Amino acid sequence: MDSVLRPYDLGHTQWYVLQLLATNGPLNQREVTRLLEVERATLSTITGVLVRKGLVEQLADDVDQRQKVLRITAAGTELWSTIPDPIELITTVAFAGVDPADLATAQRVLSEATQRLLNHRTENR
Amino acid sequence: MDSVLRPYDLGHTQWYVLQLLATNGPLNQREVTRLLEVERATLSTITGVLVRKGLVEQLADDVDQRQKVLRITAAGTELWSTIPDPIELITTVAFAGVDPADLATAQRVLSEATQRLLNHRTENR
DNA sequence: GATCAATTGTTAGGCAGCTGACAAGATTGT
DNA sequence: ACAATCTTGTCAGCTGCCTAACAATTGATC
Repeated sequence: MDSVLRPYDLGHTQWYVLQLLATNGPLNQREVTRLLEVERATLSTITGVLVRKGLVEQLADDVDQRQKVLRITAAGTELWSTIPDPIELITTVAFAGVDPADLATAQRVLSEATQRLLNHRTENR
Repeated sequence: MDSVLRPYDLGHTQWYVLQLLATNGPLNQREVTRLLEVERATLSTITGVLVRKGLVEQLADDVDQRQKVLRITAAGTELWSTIPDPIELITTVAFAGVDPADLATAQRVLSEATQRLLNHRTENR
């Protein structure tokens, strides 16, 4: 994933943020942390990088002065349109020719496992 | 994984290094990078942390002066014996009650996928 | 034997993740 | 209305991962 994005000088999380903003319109950082399941502090630094690169704008929300709305810039959409989708690329390479039933089984096993781990974590606190 | 190890003030890679040294005896850093599939530079910093904590010793190899042999210290083995195995814990929680056949399918699908990705990566260079 | 190439480990610098502490703004309770 | 609390974003400091450049040592070649 990172190797696909390296030529564009983007980290994978930067890519996810761009994807969100390119497809879902402007969002405040709170929403983005929720959707990407990332800590506020982590997003803060990533946002800083994207703003510095001029790909994203950080605007004050006029309703809640604490919040900042992230919006992709013209340069950002320009760049976004030239980037190949790394997830698409990876999944096609990784799962080419796999029996669809087996793939479905694997997905079910894994999603159940993550669910069990999440439950276990929330129980222990 | 990290949350299990946090009380012991260990990162997960630090745990892997201790495991190697506790079970496979002294190894030089080159071997460890190969076994853990980690870069030389990464291991160098991790080794530094473990040495600073007094859990691991870094000895000069008397055959090849470039190499350094890592050996777990008494304090290291002491600590090692008190740490629960986080992988054991995670797998039992994650895969409790899963149909063994489904689990086997999932493992096969995933290992084939990683193999395909590795092949793809080596082809493109 | 001297030089050039390869190997080993370290350091510097960057990204991404976390926790913990903080300031500023919003909300709630009395 | 004002104080206490919650929320949002940032900063500092840590781990862990990477690449790139470097020094030291070994090995190979001539």
